[in-house]
Amino acid sequence: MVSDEEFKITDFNEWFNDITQRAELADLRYNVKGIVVYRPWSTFTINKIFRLFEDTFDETGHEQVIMPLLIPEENFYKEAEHVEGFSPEVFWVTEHGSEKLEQRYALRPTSETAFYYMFSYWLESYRDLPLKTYQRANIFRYDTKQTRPFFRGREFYWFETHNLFETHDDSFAQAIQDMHITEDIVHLELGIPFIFFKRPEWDKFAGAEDTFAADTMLPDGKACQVATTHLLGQRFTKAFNVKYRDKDEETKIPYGTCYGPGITRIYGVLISVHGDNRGLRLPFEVAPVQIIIVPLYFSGEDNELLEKLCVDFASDLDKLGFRVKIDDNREKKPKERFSFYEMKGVPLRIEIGPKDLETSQVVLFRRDLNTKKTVSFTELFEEISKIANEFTDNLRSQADDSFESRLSTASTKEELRKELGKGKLVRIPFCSIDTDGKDCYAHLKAETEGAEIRGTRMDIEETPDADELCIICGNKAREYVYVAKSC
RNA sequence: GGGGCUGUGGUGUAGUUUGGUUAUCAUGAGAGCUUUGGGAGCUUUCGACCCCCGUUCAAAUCGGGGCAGCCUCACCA
Repeated sequence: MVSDEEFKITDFNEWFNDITQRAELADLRYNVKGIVVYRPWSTFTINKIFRLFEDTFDETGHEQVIMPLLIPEENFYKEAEHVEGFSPEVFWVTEHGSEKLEQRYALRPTSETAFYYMFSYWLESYRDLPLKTYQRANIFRYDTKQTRPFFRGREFYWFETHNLFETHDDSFAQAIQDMHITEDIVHLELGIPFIFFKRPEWDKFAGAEDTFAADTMLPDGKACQVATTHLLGQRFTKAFNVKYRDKDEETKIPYGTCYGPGITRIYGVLISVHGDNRGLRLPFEVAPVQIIIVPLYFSGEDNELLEKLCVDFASDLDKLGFRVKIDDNREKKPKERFSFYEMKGVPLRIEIGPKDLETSQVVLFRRDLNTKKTVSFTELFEEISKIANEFTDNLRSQADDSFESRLSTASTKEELRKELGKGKLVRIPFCSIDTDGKDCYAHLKAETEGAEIRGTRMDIEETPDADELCIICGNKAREYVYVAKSC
């Protein structure tokens, strides 16, 4: 039998499609292409992720708002690059009843054109700055034929923050804060490793001056973008006539940023990065059920005592703040119940049978290490608290190791192709991520079966030596860029 | 947007080539009994040919169109 890691590399698609159905995460039977129903097991965790972001945004001084889903056509057309970038994938509302609307409405593919329209009313004085807002939203994009639950839907969920600042430097500081927010939640809380890249000129958000994006690696060796933060400069503020009176009584135009962590996609990455051959492994804090108690019945034994013990344990654990459930289904053999909760990603399992009553102990199974341990009644809660504390750390460090092992370097095209073939995120010396590097990018893409230049690292400074050359054109390499296929 | 494959109970499937009886098997769900330390057994009940149009005495089966899923190329913050 192949190892878990091998299984997911060779058959990641199959693994993902299968777990989506078996664990009842998303229901694909809804009859609109690219749009799925999120079932309770995934919805619970997705909501937890929503709350992690909401709590953090509240701490960082963002105010939550709820913007309309519909965006009038005239708003949408105000920023030229934005229109060009998004037009092909916009859903339009064109009718009411059997009548045609006088003006079409877009189902938001992103909400700059809703926020900035309102910002022009809301912003009056320098005293209003910085203006930091966010919303939790569903987004509609008719962007591809190849849809996939969680990763690429025609409707998906995200947060978008929209912020205004007096200076460009202030706006850049916000982008840096966005990167820290991403680190705190996506990496530390959810155990998903990533690198923030500055995207090349040709791969920026439509309407942005700079785009910084967090990429993680999926088990099949594809890079997957989980969050982006953009410097919008004054493009949208100018297009929407957003201005304020400064201290010096001059009318000035603020600088905008926006940040968009894709929540449904983060969930997809979460299950993909941590999952193994048995199924899901969910971080302790976001698991719908954290502890499952499985009583093992015996005929002729005193099952009443056993049941009472399970209920007592559950009640005590509940008081300690754990999400705990008892599976007292007598129709199912233990093996079936065990593997079911392992497949669902429940972090901890307590097995109690008649023998344990005599010895005052239980068997405790932990999903981060897939190991069992016998624990006495008296030490049980202490042991559970200990595992609860280190559970997500273990998932994270396993994911970090896997991510590290995917980083690679290449100094020739041949090496690059070889490393990409192994599913790596490959660093190469490259001439430029400005417009003048675009031809090299086109060549690189053509010669690597569609690999993408993800950009230059934001987390560390790294510059090629003076004599290093772009592996495509042979001119001086000004940057180290990272290359991978895209999910 | 292009190419390929597919669509049968809730799920997975047989049957489709060569049109013809009451549509196969497993799983699931409901009722009952027995079981339970890593995917139990028996009895019984429920439940399906993706949609529309066409060909035909007759369509799950053949033809056209639509919708949906999977794979792939292109596109894509």
